[in-house]
Amino acid sequence: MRRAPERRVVLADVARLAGTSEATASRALKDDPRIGETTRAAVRAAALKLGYVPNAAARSLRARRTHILGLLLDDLADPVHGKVAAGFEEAAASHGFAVFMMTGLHDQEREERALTVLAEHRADGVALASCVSDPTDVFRRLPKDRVVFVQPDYPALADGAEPPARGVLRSDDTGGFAAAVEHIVERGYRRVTYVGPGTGSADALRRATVSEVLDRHHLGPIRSIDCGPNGWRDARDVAERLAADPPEAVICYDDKLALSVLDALRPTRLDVPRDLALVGFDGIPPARQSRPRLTTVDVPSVELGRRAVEMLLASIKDGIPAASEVVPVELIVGESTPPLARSTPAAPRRERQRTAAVAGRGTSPR
Amino acid sequence: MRRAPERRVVLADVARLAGTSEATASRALKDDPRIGETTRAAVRAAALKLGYVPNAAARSLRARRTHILGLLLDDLADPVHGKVAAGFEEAAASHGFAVFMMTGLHDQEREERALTVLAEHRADGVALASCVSDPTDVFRRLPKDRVVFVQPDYPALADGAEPPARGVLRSDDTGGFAAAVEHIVERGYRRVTYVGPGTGSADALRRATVSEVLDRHHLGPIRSIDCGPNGWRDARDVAERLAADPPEAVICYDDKLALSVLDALRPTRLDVPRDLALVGFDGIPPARQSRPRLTTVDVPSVELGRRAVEMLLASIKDGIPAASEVVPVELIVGESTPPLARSTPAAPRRERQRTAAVAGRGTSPR
DNA sequence: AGCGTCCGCGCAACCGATTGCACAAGCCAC
DNA sequence: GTGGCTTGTGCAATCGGTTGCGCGGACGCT
Repeated sequence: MRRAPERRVVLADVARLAGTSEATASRALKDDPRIGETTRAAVRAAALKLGYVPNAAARSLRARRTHILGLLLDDLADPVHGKVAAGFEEAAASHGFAVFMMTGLHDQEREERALTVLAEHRADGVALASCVSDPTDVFRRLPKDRVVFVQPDYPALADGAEPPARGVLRSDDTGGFAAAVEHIVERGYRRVTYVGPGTGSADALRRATVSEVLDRHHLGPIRSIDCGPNGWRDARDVAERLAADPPEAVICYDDKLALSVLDALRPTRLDVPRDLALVGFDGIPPARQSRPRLTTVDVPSVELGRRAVEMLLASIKDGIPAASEVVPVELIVGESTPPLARSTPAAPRRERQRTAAVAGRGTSPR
Repeated sequence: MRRAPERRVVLADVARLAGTSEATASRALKDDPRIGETTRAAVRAAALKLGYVPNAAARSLRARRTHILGLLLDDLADPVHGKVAAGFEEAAASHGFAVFMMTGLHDQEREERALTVLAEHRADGVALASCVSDPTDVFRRLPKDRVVFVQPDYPALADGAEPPARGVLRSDDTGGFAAAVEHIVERGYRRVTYVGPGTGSADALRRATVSEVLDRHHLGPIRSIDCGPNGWRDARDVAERLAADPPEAVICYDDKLALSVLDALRPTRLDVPRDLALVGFDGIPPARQSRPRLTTVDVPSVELGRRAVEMLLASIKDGIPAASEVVPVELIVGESTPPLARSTPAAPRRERQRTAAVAGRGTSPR
């Protein structure tokens, strides 16, 4: 219970107690083979006794390596982003890296500040989960081959700007939506409506996939409803429009939207799955506890976070810019898409199928 | 497109271009009033032109201030923790602090590593959301008055060890559960069962509160079911036990558990709310979209995260260790606790009531 | 005894920014 | 013309480890 000045213990203190120079102490602590056993033990003991904790700032300054990774995402409270964050953190920690987690919240200015902070701290690598800035703008602040884009969703991509060709990590959305549509069609549904925000490259891609597969089955042209990008608060509007002219099945941009629509449909005469089949995307936990359980496409978000770390570490170590990867997704058949009475009498049991592996483009399952 | 060595721009470069010394450049960039307008403008221009980004490590080393906060939590994918994290990050960012987010996952060893990393990086402040370590152990690595405990849940608290007296931030669980029980009782339910993990101080407190309020209404002794601490996978067991001898109402440790129980009850003959009322705690999003909508107690988790930052910053600035705070919670009446037919014909409309404000102990609302 | 090796360790520079103190002008007053 | 003051800058030390290079001694060999 000493009331000493309580100065931080520094390496010099350890060295003094161990009777060596700072250099030797430093080497002893990091298991440099040049240090003898006796000396090493003495230094270790001294460090332990003094409760020495090395200063990361000093180390990083000299080593030009911070052992810090950054993750920029929209919202930590979002289930999908939370899973990515969890996987990212776990993988980073297991490699001895600390993680700066920043939220951009779709705000350009906030995002820029976050990128600046990451640059100032000289993060060894940065993963960007859906950022609103132009990629070119990002690379102006961060070294190009230390950045990975995770599930990028370019709001509008400024004229002339191109999405980065490398260092992109995404799930097989195309394969996933194709599988979902195939499933719907196979179960006998014909009149399908797609509901999405109406903006962003991810929405465009998903919509296009749905459209394409429907066309292939001569069920086009696609019918769709835009619910706007402002969260899914407008689900009530969507529900009304659906009630006004009900399709047989609805495919949503993601689970969050699907669950909101499901909720918004309650006051209407439409019941899922009695009058309407419903499909989501992402496989977030509430989708598996909803009533009815949602048919959805499981995106391995945690794994996505982990992979992002692996990609970053690999490119840090080798200096080689990360290649792009696409991770497979899995269709999870729930209770919201039962076989349509008038058609195929397929068994109502859970079915699973995987989309292609790490191929560049999503392959629609059969 | 120059293929130059691409050396990082340092302050010296800026100073050279601006024709000043490093000292002046440094001061000019941080708006030191001693620097003249002309010089300042020159330095600014040089920095901008060169794309200078100060090195946080160097700055921290000298300043002995890192502008880094740490947040240790169980699982980023958990809705409650995600909200705390979101609030924490947002508040930190608004004050110009970066956040190291670490997950402990209830693993002692992992948690220790996380604390060590935070200590090495000399985080200016650290918030611990439910950590498993002994507080004494934490304070051995981190300066005592730079730590805040958020919703602490001591697994078993080693003999002799005491929970920290200051720097504790928690929601008014007592008030919340009391309100929930009052609500249940008021609606006519008599036979109430509490379901919780069966371990941890938080569970003990909640159980005790339920018990106490029931006693007050002469409805004791409390009946309860332990579902174990291993997540809520054992909800099925709980459902079976409930089905075997159904109470009139069930109060759960939290929403996640309540939703699992709700889900697990589906195969049984028990329907919520027809045969059984159900109450959760936390107010996570899925609880408001479930079917039936869950009656729950809303914990302002985002606000909790924000407050944690405020507490830390205050104690960093003033050097005064943070006091403890209790934030109020709010009962949200959903559809899972309708008035019991045989009793009070209370209106089925949404009701809201707040518990006491920042008082030390939760006040049960009347 | 003389010489070449190898091992273990210390000196001092270095990473990049901040800051106490001193110094150089410029201005006014005595 | 010199002292006193204000204003604007620069020198150099400092934060706390890391690391290239060199040195001294022990050891083996001829």
